Amino acid sequence: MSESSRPTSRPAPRQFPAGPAKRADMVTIADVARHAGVAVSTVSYVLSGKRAISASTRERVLASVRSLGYHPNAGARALASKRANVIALVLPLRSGMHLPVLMQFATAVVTTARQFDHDVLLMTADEGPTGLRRIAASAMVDGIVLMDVEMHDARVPLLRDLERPSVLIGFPADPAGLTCVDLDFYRAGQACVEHLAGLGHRRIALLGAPAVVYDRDTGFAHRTRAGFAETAHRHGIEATAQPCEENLDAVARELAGLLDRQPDLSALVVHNEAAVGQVLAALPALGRRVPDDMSVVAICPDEVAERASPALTSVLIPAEEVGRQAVSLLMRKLEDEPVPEGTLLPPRLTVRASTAPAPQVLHS
Amino acid sequence: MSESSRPTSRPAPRQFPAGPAKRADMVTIADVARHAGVAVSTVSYVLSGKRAISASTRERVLASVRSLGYHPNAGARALASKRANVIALVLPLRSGMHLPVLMQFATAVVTTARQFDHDVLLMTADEGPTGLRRIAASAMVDGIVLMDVEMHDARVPLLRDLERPSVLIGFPADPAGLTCVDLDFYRAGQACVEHLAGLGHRRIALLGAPAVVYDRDTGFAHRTRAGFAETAHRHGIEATAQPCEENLDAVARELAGLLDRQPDLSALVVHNEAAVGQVLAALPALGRRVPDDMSVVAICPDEVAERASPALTSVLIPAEEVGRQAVSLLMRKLEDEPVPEGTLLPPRLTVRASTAPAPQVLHS
DNA sequence: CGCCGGATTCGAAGCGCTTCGACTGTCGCC
DNA sequence: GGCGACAGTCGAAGCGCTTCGAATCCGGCG
Repeated sequence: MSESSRPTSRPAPRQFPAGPAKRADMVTIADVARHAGVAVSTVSYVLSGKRAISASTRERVLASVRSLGYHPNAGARALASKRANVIALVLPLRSGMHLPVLMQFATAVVTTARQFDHDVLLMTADEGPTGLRRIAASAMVDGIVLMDVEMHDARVPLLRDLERPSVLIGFPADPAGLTCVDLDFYRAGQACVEHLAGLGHRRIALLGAPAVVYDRDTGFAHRTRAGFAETAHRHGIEATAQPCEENLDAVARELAGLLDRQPDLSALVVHNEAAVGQVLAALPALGRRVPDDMSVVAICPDEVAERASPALTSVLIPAEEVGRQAVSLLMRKLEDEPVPEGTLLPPRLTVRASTAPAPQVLHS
Repeated sequence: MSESSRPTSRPAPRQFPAGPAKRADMVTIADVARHAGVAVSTVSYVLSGKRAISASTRERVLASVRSLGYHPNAGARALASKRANVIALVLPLRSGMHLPVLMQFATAVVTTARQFDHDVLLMTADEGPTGLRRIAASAMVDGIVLMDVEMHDARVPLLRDLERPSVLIGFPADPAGLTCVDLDFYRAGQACVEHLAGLGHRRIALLGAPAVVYDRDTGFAHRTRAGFAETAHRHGIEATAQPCEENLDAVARELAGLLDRQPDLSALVVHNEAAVGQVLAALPALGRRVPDDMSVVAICPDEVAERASPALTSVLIPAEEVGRQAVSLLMRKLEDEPVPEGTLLPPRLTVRASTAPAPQVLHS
């Protein structure tokens, strides 16, 4: 009934080379060649453009391709050409990176890859180095994009001698011989501080990722903190940095403690998407209005910043841009073109409603 | 040293068809066969288990596989066996579905697929039916998991006669001949209302997805609303339902209007992850405390419910479970086993701190 | 008028793997 | 003691595509 009409009941034990009882819609290059009255190789050349074919033949072949609805068999193509036209995207499975950013990033990778006529194989980091070796050795993918690289990542040495090009999102401790892309988190931290310095703030604090992320030696967290601390120091600003959990109670407690120790704290840099909302929710209860009593700069995607209330001055995390860059770099490596080892995207700070000049303090 | 003993330094430009200068680490099944002193086919049978092989031979072959670090070439395997061992996952690119849920879902799909020895090809919906046809016809994937199916989805008819099995997340208007999985949103709406009815609420409202999602004829939104409305009616509860935008101002405006028209409204069902936080933020400003003056039930992932303040009574969106189910069903279809056409996962309502008995109203 | 070169196109050899039929011993049994 | 049965194993034929060298057809030139 609703069942499709494929040749049922065992495809007649194909005698010799006999009709391979192929599923109805399997059009092969041979079918196209026959239909167009040319050799198989001619069709191949028309499709790949690797040899000159006369305009008239080309048109005829393309017409046949269209009318038969031909799509090259990916496996055969990969086998013969040693190119799968697929790249792997390895996503972290752990917490710490924030899901929406990951997702944005993933879609950017897919979209960009498609523009280069490649597909994307999705992997999760939980397969570890084994998984990488598997897909690389099986020639399933031509290259690899790896997210959430840690400073001392077990996969990094493997990538170095794997026979497939790769691009990392994030910088390991020793990026030599690898291609890495990321937002320049050092400068992101710096930009936040400079904005606050410009507004006259003299004592600020950084609320970062949960402690576990720092413990894991995650590059971006450390680099932001370094940019924050060093820039503050250069400006002669008092600055403290601390990890930050993501539920409201913990955030409220942290903030209370902080304000208790440093009553003249007048600005916060929040580098934690999930905690941003909680920080904004907790401050009023502690008697600090944003931005009058307390300025807040976030490092987070624009939507988060815009949805918050008040809208947050922020450095955005350019997930899409990073994804595009990563794929472009990988494609160039696949073409054996040289690429820079490190690409740091400059941060862009957008001023919104959550920052204001430092309040006039009287004491001291 | 630790390096295996393969013929190093460029595999001797094999005379005739000239060495494609194959990348050094390409171990083939022939290498394994030679190393183990058996025929190629024997290796294949050891690996696939499709024919009996003596224990001694098997061990020898497996030892060779390990010592050479052999991984079958995916393209060759796919070509010969007509099975790619890859499934496609088609994610929506549009707004409306919420990113974290998508991501959770995607990782569940990948993880489950790996358990069945399959990989996952990631596609975005923006390629539309064309993309589906492409990957299906190119034999790149064996089956397809499709998210965010709309009631009248252009891809649905295509899927019906594509020669590849598929599983849909969500139900189109006419699911005949297809395999669909989803949370039972009708019953989810129902469960929320019943919980509130049990607490004595007599006038409730549903805040749903943004209007655009309803306009798009998205099944889950409509079904939740139906479950909500019909159950309320059965209980003799006054109920209104309306779409809900996701930024704070719009939410505040909506709520203000709602409370203005229905001052005795005592409970909200919020079926919109992104708006949940905004609703909670807006209510106090309107003079309603949660849960004393206003109960709130959400339909959202558990983390969102738990992170909110107060923690929200909620029906969770079981993204992982749905992902697992979808893949399991697809695998069964790949084995030509019969599967149910529709699988509706029962909702589970978790009571937290955001719901309380209805306040005693005096008027009327 | 025959030969050469450029522009096109064809044929065939694989790519690495699965699978089918056939071959080789071994053993049980009449 | 010979034969069928059967467990194991092997060889070879593709799977559909790319790519390389060779063949073909032309016009032009010496």
